Amino acid sequence: MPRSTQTDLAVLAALSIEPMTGYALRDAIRVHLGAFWSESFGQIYPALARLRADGLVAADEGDRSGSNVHSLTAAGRARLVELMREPPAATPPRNGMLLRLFFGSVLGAAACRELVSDARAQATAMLDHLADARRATEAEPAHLLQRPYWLMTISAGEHSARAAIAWADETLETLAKLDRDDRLG
Amino acid sequence: MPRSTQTDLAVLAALSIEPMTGYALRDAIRVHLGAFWSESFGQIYPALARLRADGLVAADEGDRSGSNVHSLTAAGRARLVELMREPPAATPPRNGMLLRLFFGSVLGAAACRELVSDARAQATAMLDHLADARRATEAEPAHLLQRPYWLMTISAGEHSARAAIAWADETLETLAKLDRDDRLG
DNA sequence: TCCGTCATGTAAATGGTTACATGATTCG
DNA sequence: CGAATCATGTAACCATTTACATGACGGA
Repeated sequence: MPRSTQTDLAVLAALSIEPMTGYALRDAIRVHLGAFWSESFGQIYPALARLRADGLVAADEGDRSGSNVHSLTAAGRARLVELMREPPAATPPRNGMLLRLFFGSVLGAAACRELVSDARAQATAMLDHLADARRATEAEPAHLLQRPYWLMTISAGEHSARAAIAWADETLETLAKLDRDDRLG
Repeated sequence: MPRSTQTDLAVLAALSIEPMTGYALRDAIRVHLGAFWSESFGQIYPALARLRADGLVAADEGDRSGSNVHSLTAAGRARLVELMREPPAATPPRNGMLLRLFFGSVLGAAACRELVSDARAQATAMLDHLADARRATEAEPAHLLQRPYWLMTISAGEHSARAAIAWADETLETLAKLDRDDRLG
């Protein structure tokens, strides 16, 4: 039985916006936090069971039989604040694209171009997705407490994606030159 | 006994530059790939044992008694190319700072400023580290096959860090305004 | 009726870190 | 000699994904 404070934080925080079933929780995390967070069912359901047992969330029957709509209890809200105050745990970096590019001489410039242009495509897709998210968030009422924070995280994604695109363009040029050199010998 | 092709790739790739002990391998990964990759002893030693058993690396006695200097075999080099060609596995995102900022209304603007300015400090530290790495890499002989690829990964880090700083500055201003609003009403 | 979606959960395998145990070598 | 570093490895734990099993409900 896993005991991840990281997952607890994400679950409690999401439930602080709105009571939800485990299924809806996963969907909400995927849609709204997908750019910087993820949770799987295998994490969410055991986490909900644990939080329920600890009295941090309460489960009400939903409209469908067997569905449990979870909401924060007072203790859950206190625990949420406590977890929020903890410094974010630094996850060890693992970027397979950069690892391969670092050892790019093994593959050659042509294969590396594909690697980088794939990364560029991912960044533009992310930018598109963020544009939608920004429109949707800006359509929310201005007095909504969460709105400015949501926009900040969207902006983080935009800065990051634009940087990735700029880097990819610069790098693709360098690789094009290397590729010509490869071919000429 | 874990069987991570990711770790295998990193280990084989590092050994393709230079034969090393497990200890030196971890150090080399930390120093040279630290901005986008990490491996712990608990991964490296079992991986080396496995690769040795599969005939992908060979172990020679080092100068110290009990130390094993590992080098790639021909089969190991073939395996390296094979792993390099595999598309990089996308690691699910987990950014604790952005998670907390998304739910920033729970903490309030003041606490969020600390979160963001910590992130800014990390980015400037990264930029400093990358400046050193760039100097060292540019000092390598220009004909060194790996040099341009190393510079590309350094540039990726620089773009990413500069974007993080620009975002942090923009966000700190927004948070300062929110903080004033919090205090006034 | 049958399919897609909503919904809950479990089991197994994987991936990974951390802490520990052990000992050689080097340098002050 | 004692401390720091080099070096190898294991064991325990934690986190996480994937695949699977199960079933209700709504609509074509």
